[in-house]
Amino acid sequence: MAPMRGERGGSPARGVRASLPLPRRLIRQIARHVASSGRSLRRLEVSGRVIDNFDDIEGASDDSDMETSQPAVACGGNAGNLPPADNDDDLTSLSWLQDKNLLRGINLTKSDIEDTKTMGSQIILKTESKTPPPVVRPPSPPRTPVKAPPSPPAVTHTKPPYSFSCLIFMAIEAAPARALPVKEIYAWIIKHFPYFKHAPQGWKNSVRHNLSLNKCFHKVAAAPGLGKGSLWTVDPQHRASLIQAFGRQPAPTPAGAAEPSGGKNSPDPTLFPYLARRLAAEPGADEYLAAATVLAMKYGPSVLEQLPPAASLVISRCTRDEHSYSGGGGEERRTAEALLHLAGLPPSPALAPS
DNA sequence: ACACGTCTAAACAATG
DNA sequence: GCATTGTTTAGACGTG
Repeated sequence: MAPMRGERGGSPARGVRASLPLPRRLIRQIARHVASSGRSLRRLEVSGRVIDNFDDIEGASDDSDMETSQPAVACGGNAGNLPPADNDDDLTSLSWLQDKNLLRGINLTKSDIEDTKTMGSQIILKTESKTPPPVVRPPSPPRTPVKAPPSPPAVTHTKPPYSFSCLIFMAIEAAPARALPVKEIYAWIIKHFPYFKHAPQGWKNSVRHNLSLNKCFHKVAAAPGLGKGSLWTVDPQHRASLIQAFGRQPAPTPAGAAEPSGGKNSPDPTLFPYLARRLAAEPGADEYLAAATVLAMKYGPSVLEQLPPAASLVISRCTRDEHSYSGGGGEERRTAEALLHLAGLPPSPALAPS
């Protein structure tokens, strides 16, 4: 993974008190959308960073905005003093979101990353509406001030509250081919849960133990050139149980909705949008669904109840075009839509694909 | 108390 | 021979 961009080499936008982990153009899109809904956006928080002066942002020039290949805004605060983020050491769920293209274009500073490790990623829109939109927040930790120092490593490398079978499941499901060799499963887990980078070696044994013992996972013929070992996949017939394990609650199965007569195990898309969409192979929703999964992982599955039903989501429907990372505006639109959804706001017609 | 799921550790065989 | 992968067994722990 390329080093995080945005740590150096720019100047903060005038009047913006906090560093901007978001492209200003995106912020303006959100602000305009909120305004169009009769509210006024006064405060935006991403991972604890507060952006509260939208008048200045509104007055900024579009041309100075972030291009997909360049950081739009140099991050201020303590970010400028931080060394460049290295590779896997700094990967967190937010990094994954960037990988998944949801937050692509959003510059995360190292302190952003650190914040997410301790308090979870927060994407919060505050408006002046008397009935503020639902806010996705981690359950307990106190707000981190903008200039909060990096979190202590002891907190950043806590063991994730997910069983190995869940971790393996997510790793495999995250793979394009839904199949991974053991080594790649290790890598995925380490990448997204840095705790395991320095965890005692036994966890790999546990992973293999799980793969072998758990009937949910099946070995398939090794790909040519793979070397030693096989590819591991999730048994479709056991997905439901894995989903239940993931959610720590039984997947609701409305009458006639879910069951295998049609050969499809369809988890409730409201509770498990990522898995639901993945299983349904619906194109184009990976970005939001990845975000939803991350939210569920960070805050627990109950957070998904705060999100709109997956069926109502309008993220992207055109896979090829929208997965082009260099495409003009598609990323930001997706990001904007996803953020709006995460903030409980309806999708903006202005953001809809033309 | 019991069953169950999970985690951890260990031993061992097979393989590259 | 070594490291990795895969299998199996055993014990401990937490939960319902």
